[in-house]
This record gives sequence, C-alpha cells and structure tokens, in this order.
Amino acid sequence: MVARMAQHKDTWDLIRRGTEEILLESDLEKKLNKNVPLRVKAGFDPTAPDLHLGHTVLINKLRHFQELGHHVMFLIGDFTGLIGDPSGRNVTRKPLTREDIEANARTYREQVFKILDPDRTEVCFNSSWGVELGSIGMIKLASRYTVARMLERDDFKKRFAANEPISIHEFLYPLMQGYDSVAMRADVELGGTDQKFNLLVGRELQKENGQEPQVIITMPILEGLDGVQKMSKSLGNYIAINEKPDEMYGKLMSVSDDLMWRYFELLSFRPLQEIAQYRESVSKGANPRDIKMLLADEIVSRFHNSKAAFAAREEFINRFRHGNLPDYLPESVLACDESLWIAKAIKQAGLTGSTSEAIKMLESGAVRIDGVKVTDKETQLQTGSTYVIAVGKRKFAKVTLRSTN
RNA sequence: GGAGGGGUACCCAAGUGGUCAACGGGGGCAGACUGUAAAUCUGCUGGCGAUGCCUUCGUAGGUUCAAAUCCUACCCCCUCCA
Repeated sequence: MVARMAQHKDTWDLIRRGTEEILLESDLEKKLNKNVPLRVKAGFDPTAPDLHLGHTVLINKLRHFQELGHHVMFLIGDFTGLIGDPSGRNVTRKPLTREDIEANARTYREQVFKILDPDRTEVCFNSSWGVELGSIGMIKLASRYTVARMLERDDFKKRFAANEPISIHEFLYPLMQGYDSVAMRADVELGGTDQKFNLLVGRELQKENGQEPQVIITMPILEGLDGVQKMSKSLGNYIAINEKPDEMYGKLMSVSDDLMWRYFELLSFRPLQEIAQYRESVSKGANPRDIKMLLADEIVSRFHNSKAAFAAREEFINRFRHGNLPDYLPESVLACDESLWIAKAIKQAGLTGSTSEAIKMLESGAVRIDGVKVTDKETQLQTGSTYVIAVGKRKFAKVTLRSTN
C-alpha cells in the first residue's frame, strides 16, 4: 500500500514536471485510475525541417508518458499545415505546398525517434481524416463554433482589436485541431501555452461527439538563444537536435546566465532539487559558466553520447579558454595565378558572403591569418602556400592556394 | 459598391525632383572588456578590385539632363460608410 502511494506520487511528479497547466487535474486523475494506457496526443506543425530543443520540451513530456506506459501519438499536422496555424503570430502564414509538407514530415519522423521509443509511438497524419472530412464535413464542423468564441482566442482578439487582418480560414485551424482529437480519441493532448485555445476546442468537440473530453497539458514555450523570442528555425536562435556536438556545446555555452536556468528547468532531466542547489552555489559565488557546462554536457550526451560531449567540452575549453584553433578546420583549395587578394580568399573560403563583407571584416580588425591580425586590405596570399584564416571568433578556414597554370 | 489613407533595406520608420545606397531606432555582425554570459563603449550592416561603376524604395510603363520623390495603369493592405 505504501509502495503504491509512493508510485502514485512519482507518477504525478513526473507528469507535472515543467508543465505550465493541466486542465483538469481531476479529469486526469480519473483517467489514470482506470489503469488503461491513455492515448496521449501532441501535434506538430510540419513547417520546421529540423527538430530543435524547443520542440523537445513537448517531446520530453511525451516520453514521460511513454515511460509511464501510455500510448503516445505523434501527430504530424500535414492537413492543418495547409491552413497554417496562426497561433502566436501576428500575420497569416503562407500555406505550404504539399511537397514541402511531405519532405518536412519525413524529417520529423526520422528525428523524433531520437527521443521517443519507436516501438511505442504511433505516428499519425491528420490528412488521413482531414481530406475525408470534405467540404460538407468542414461546414458542419464550422457550425459548431461561433465567431465570438473564436475571438476569445488571445491572438485573434489582439489582431481584431488592432485592425489587423484575420482570414476566415484561420478559424478553421482550431476546429481542425479539435477534430483531430475526436478522430484520434485522445485522452490527453499536449501543447505549448500558445496552443491552449486550440486544445480547449478539442475538449468541446469531443464532448459534442460523445467522447470523454481530453485533458490538456500545456508546456512553456522555450526561449531561443537570444533569451527573448521563442526558439525557432526562422528566427535562427535555435539549437537543432542533430547539430554537431561542438556546435551544440558552443551554442549552449553562449546562452545567457538567466536563460541557463530556464534551460535547466525545461530541458534537463536532473532533479529539480539538484538544480536548486546549483542556483544556490552560484549565488554564493560559483562561476555560472561551470554550471552551464553541466547543462551542455547533459544535452550533448543526450543527442549524441557522453564521449562526444566530453570531446566537445575539451574542444570548447581549448578554443575559448586557451584561444586555440578548433581541432577541425574546413579546408579548401583555391585556384589563382601568382597570388590571391585576401578579400577574395575570405569570400571563396565561404567565411563571408561577399568580397565587400570581407573587406569590411578586414577594416574592423576581425581577420587573422595564421593567428596574426591583418588590417591591410591589399594583402596578397601567395600561391602554393597554406593559410589558416580566421574571421571573427567563430569562423575559420584552412586554405591552400594552387596555381591554375 | 462609395470616400479616404498607405505600400521604403531583415523589422519598425524618415524622406516627397538632384547633395539618397537612402536620417533614426531595433535586430544582426565585428572590435574592446569578459566567463564565446550579461551590461557598457566603438565600427559596420546592397553588390563589384571600387575615390568610380552597377542593382535597390509594391509592379509595369511614362515625363525629365536627373525620380523613392511627378504622371498613367495595375496589384496588395488599412480606415470609415454601405
């Protein structure tokens, strides 16, 4: 009996960990008490070709459910993707082409199993019932909701108040997402906090269809590397889960001290008490950088392995604490006659996007050749030689000049 | 359907015949300082071997020695009225 109580508490701790909101906990309690695996749904918009750490906040939660023996359904919103989810946006998204969606969906499928157990994950596509629904079905579905209720959704409300356009089709998105829950007979749906409205629509539609309404669990939206805007591919402030260990490590180390705690909270599997201890030690003078390394170690280990994490850490220390060159430099061979103008070489080695930019880098003192700062814009590199060119602190290339003759 | 307002670089936003590759802010990049943190300061933020040339101010034409700026048509957005 005592053991069961303890188990019960562990279950709840795991489910609650990191969540923003659980609606309703009492419903979840009832569902859990049935002792039948719950059907847990999370939908993913098929726009992002790469899963990044922001997505993993939700996926980690799916995994928690999986660990507890529940049935996880990973929904790829290839149908709703045609509509374009307006959540959290102030402009209407351009619908993706079918080809885009298919390509992205494939990538998702490949990557999600880095976290979830493929044998216990059902991957769904909502086009399978969305297409079948048809226009008549869509009209019926649309009749279930009023414009006033739609305008309750925060972003709609704001856009409406600000006289920004709201296209009619955007109203279809929450309806379709809700319909997904009906079609999937979901017991639980996970989503970001910006999804709350959509998730609630699912509850309503399930009730109307005679189903027990799903429990909704919202997870915080992870901030990107800038610490302000949400992590996203399009904003370029993300860490992809299939990023190279060194890059992943470096990006994690570049995160601000404040953001580090957020990442610990949402990405780390370390017990919350342990994280609290780290905070304590930092407040007593420990260098946050060292704590940050623990985070970087853990995340890189998760998506690669501990060996790779160790190597990445060594590389990091070597490069940034000791100021050495990275272990691996992209090498390129450039063709030229007698010699090559440095700005050209920088551009051709891919260190800048244009020669003009290369010149600007030279002017701002950002260029080093073999470790020596170069400010003379007219510098020529000699044919037959090999140089290590650095632009800024992060971009390096080893170039060899070969005669065209 | 009617009346009015507006579309400028990654974003916001000045500019309303030459001095505009286009003020300012944000963001980004680079430099200094650091712990590849934050904060702060400085520079850069169309392209091209370049004291010049080429492309850019919704789209396409036109006027002019000269247009982001004037004219015509078209596309798109917003407001009010219906």
